[in-house]
Amino acid sequence: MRLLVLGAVRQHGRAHGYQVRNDLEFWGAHEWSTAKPGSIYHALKQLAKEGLLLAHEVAPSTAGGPPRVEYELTEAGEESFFALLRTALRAHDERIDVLTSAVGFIVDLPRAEAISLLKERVAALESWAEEVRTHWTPDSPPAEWGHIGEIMRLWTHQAESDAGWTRGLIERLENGAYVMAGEGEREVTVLPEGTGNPFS
Amino acid sequence: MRLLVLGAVRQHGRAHGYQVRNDLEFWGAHEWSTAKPGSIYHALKQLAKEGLLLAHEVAPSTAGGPPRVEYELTEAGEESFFALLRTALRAHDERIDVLTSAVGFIVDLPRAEAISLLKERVAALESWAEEVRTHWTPDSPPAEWGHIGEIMRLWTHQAESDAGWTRGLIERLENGAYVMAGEGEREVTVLPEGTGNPFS
DNA sequence: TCGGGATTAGTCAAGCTTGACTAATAGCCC
DNA sequence: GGGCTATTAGTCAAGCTTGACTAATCCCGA
Repeated sequence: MRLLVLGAVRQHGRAHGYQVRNDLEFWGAHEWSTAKPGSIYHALKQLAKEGLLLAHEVAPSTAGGPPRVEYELTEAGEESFFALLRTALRAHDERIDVLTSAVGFIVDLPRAEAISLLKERVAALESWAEEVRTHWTPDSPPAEWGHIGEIMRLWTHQAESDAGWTRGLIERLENGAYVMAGEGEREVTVLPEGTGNPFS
Repeated sequence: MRLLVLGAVRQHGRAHGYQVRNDLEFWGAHEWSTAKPGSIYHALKQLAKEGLLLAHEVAPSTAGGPPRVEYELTEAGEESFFALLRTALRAHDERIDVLTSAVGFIVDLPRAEAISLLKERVAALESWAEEVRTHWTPDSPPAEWGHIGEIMRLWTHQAESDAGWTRGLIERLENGAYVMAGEGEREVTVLPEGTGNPFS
């Protein structure tokens, strides 16, 4: 949530709640994350309270509706955004929605850093899978464990699959895919006009 | 949470909060789900309020500590447990912790039903992956989409991996693995004595 | 011109999660 | 036998999420 909201405000430079809300809806975020109006407005207020966002008092609406509050990232907000982004890409135990958000903002990092974070991710996933495997399969025959071993299988399977995807992304980045931070022309971050939203 | 708490109470027939809490801790649930004391006690109260659990008033503690409340599943609680369990196994979009809990309770279902639910799961995963793939890759060359396509890749990758794990489990169940509901002798549902908890 | 629907913008209560705290008794050590 | 700690059992405030609701203005058709 914080990552999403900070990222959305950041792309606009200055944004009010409804703008953020629309961006996130456009990204399909209400489908794969907890980005619903209540959460968004709550996050904005909370982030402002914590000094990560600066709230510019109620500007009169330019196009109907009640007055609105505009927000802008502070220095601390900028730092927090990148800290969240880095953690989300590096850690193996973040929720899938957090990872998804992070991938959405990955082009805000320099290429070398993104690659290095993703390599940390692969390492973390592998060592975690290995840890689960050794802890859950001691000397005893797995049969004794009963169906609980299936949970172990599920997790290691997931971790390996995730590592596979990550390796693929690393390779594409190493081959120069996408325009990353500091590489000139910024690409559009929204979908082309007229394209349907598949998450509905 | 509801699934976990109902399942834990159900295994004891009648249990108080601390027992549930200890079971879940033993299963490592505090690591892979939101099963922390606050949530557990909250869930117990909420479930009791909704008539899924019956609260037997404060019995004096047998071994130190404040008095405690004992809970027992009602008819509705029993139904709700199985409804949650079936949904968790069948649906492709449940969180990983919910799926994990469901796998932990899968032996409470008859073998044939479990297999059939898991087959529904595979079908749901495949059709969802296909949907994402077709919606996100129209005629236009993928390059135009920029890095957002990576999110699509992440999801389809995950769905395929999940389907793979599910197919494996189906196969093991079809080959007679584990003791399911209505198959005589119930196996132990907890870890053997002295085995360390790997989630720490 | 006026009334009703769409759009814009946000609030609110109820439920859930988190992490830190409280409280009661039992057992042990000196 | 008095105090210290471990265990047992649970509470609480603050934050987060959900789904339904409110409120102001614009626009279009009769």
